[in-house]
Amino acid sequence: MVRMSADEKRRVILDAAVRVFAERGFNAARVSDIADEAGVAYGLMYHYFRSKDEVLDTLFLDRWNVLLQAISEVDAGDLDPRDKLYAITGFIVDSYRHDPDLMKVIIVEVTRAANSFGRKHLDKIREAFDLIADIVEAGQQSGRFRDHVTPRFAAMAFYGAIEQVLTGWIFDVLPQGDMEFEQAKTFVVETICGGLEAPTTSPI
Amino acid sequence: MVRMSADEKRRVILDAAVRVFAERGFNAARVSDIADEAGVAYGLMYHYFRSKDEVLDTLFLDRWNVLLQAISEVDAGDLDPRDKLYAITGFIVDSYRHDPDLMKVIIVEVTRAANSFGRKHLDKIREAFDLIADIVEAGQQSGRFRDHVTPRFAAMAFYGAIEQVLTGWIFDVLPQGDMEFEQAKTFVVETICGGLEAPTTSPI
Amino acid sequence: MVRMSADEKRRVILDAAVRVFAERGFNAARVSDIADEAGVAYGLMYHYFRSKDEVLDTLFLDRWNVLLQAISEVDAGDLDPRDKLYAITGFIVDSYRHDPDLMKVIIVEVTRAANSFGRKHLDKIREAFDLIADIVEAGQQSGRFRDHVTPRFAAMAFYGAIEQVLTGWIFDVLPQGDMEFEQAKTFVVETICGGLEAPTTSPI
Amino acid sequence: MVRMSADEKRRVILDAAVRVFAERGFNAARVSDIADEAGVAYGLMYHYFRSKDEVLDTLFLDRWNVLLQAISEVDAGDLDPRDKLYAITGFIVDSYRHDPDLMKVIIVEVTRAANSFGRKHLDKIREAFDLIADIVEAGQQSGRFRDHVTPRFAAMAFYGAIEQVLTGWIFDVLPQGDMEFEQAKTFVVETICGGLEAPTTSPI
DNA sequence: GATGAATGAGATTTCATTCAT
DNA sequence: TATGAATGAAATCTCATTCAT
Repeated sequence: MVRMSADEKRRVILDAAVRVFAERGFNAARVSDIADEAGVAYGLMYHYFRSKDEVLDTLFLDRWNVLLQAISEVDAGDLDPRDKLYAITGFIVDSYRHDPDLMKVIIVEVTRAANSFGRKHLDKIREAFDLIADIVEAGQQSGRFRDHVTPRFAAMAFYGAIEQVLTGWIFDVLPQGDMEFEQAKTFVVETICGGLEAPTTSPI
Repeated sequence: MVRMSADEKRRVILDAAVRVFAERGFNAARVSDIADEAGVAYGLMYHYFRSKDEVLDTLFLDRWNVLLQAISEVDAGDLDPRDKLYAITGFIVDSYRHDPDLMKVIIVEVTRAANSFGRKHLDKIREAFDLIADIVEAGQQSGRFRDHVTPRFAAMAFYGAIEQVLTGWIFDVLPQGDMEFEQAKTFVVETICGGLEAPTTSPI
Repeated sequence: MVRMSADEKRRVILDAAVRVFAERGFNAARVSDIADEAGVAYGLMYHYFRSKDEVLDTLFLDRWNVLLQAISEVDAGDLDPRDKLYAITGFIVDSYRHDPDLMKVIIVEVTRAANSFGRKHLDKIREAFDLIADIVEAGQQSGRFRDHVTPRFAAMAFYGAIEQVLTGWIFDVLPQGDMEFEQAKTFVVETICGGLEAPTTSPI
Repeated sequence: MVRMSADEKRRVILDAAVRVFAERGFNAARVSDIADEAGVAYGLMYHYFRSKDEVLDTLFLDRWNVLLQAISEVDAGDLDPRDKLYAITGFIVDSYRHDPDLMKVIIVEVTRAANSFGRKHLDKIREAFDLIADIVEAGQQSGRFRDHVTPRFAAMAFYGAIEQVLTGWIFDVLPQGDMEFEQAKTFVVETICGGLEAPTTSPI
């Protein structure tokens, strides 16, 4: 057995928790499942985490902060609003591609769990909406986006579309693969920015 | 106490369950909470339902079948595809307006609960996506919709946008009220069909 | 539906209870099972019996009193002790042949249930042993039986042998059929009275 | 409190279960009774056993395998058939003398419980009958035993006699004590092998 | 008598958390 | 750190019995 630093052991437990939560869901997952999956002793989890909740909190916050950071950076850049939304979509899709279990856990067990962790982390989740809304608002002010919907509303629709696509993958309702992932980025942005409708050819 | 038929008593229990599930979430809700809320004895719930699960299954299926019926009818009509999507959005939003607790339970505890009831009812949920995808596909074939995204994909984005808006209301992240509900219908369809972007003025 | 007298209805319930108790055992049998099997309303059982226990008590006592009566009559007769034991064995075996379910219930749920109904009806059960012991004792006094074992002890061995044979049928460990039933009567008495051993031929 | 190995703790729980099952019967015994009797926490029982059933299964199988082993050894020896039966009787009686509660539980809750554990362990129980039947059969072939009854039948009668004697002690219908135990061994074998009857003096 | 809805005590089982070593 | 035995508070579900009609 290779010796591990405390941080590495912590990491091993978190990674095991991701797999277990993804497989069984947070509620059905037992602490012993995580310990077994991590190959550590039952009680050891409690040296690194105060509770089972804290494990999920940690998983969520670590990843969500990265997401917020990414969105902030996109926000600060000077791309077109459509390209900013594309960059955000790309980041989220690539997050899923890179670690689907982790994204599944975060979405299913936190951002969509309105009665438990979702409510607990609501402010954190809302930060993302706010940043996206800022992008939309800036787009409207620059004239690139129409102002027929409120920025906050548009942000929800945009984020909802992405999350549902990820849910489609998680549920195996949508096909997955490198091509599909790339397509999804374009599709989401095309749908939300360009709209489904064909431009009406003006008469004359 | 007014005499009740068996169906009415069943209804009383279902209604109480909606309130309890909405308030505490399915997992945290105890059967005794439901019985208390309904004002009936503990065991009576098991006279009408085989298990706590069956209560949620019943709530979901009853409502979801109504939704499927509504979408089917819209589908069968001869409205413009945009108007069909508007009608569906309207139906869902009005469902929420009419009984927010029930819609909260259905969305939070079933359609978004990928590891428990969501998986169990996946086929039923997918039916809705399929019907919506049919509308998109018909729109594409008639030339009203562009075919830059697959119908299935568009259906997911559209449904995700609606669900996220409802989630916004559930989370109290978006303002609620009659005006907001009506606006939401327009906004969702505007966003998905018309797109966020301003039409680029073609040079000359 | 044919009208029934109260006694007939009572009988219907008792008969149904026999089948249910035989099939599932007293503990696993639900009152509703009995009502269903009898084709009567759930609560009706409580018009005829004070409790589920009382149903089994009734089944046992009715039958056991018949058995005690039969043994008493045999006892009072002037047969050989071996023939008396044969008559008793015959009565019990024929009871099983006539209504195996009832005998199964009485043996399995009462006479062998030392921690529940067996203890409750111990005195009644003991009466049978006493009567049998009387026969053995009389046999010993008349010189027909050796007095190498106490009458009480012999009675237990005799009754135990019969009950185990019935258990063999109940468990399907011994073959059943008219021939087997008749054989069993002889076998039990042969074994207990004659013994398994061949008589040692005295030298000279 | 003295430290205990896992096996010792397991033993403590099993021993407590024996006392509780003997006292109240398996059905009436609550898991909490066992825990209290063992002086351990409620949940610990579930650390060592999967269920309440498994506790009884364990008690039965452990002891019954010892019995089967003992019978097998007797079987393999070259004693007279009568002496073999005596040895088996002796083993069972001594088992009762050594741990009456355990034997009570095994007999009352398993071997005589045709609708629950008896059926479950029927094959195991039957093994004992088969081994005994083998002894009888060998006795018949050697001419020591008459062949007026089938070996299987004789085995049932023999075992039934023993079990009923034990039941007599359990029910307190037969007197107990070292002398009675020794007597019982002789009595059972005398009764089954020698028979109750006095040899008929052949008329010149 | 007849019905079956209503009651609620109780039992098993689970499992997060603690803790002694 | 590391271990896994020990704890005990729930929670679900069952079902005998009662009772209003």
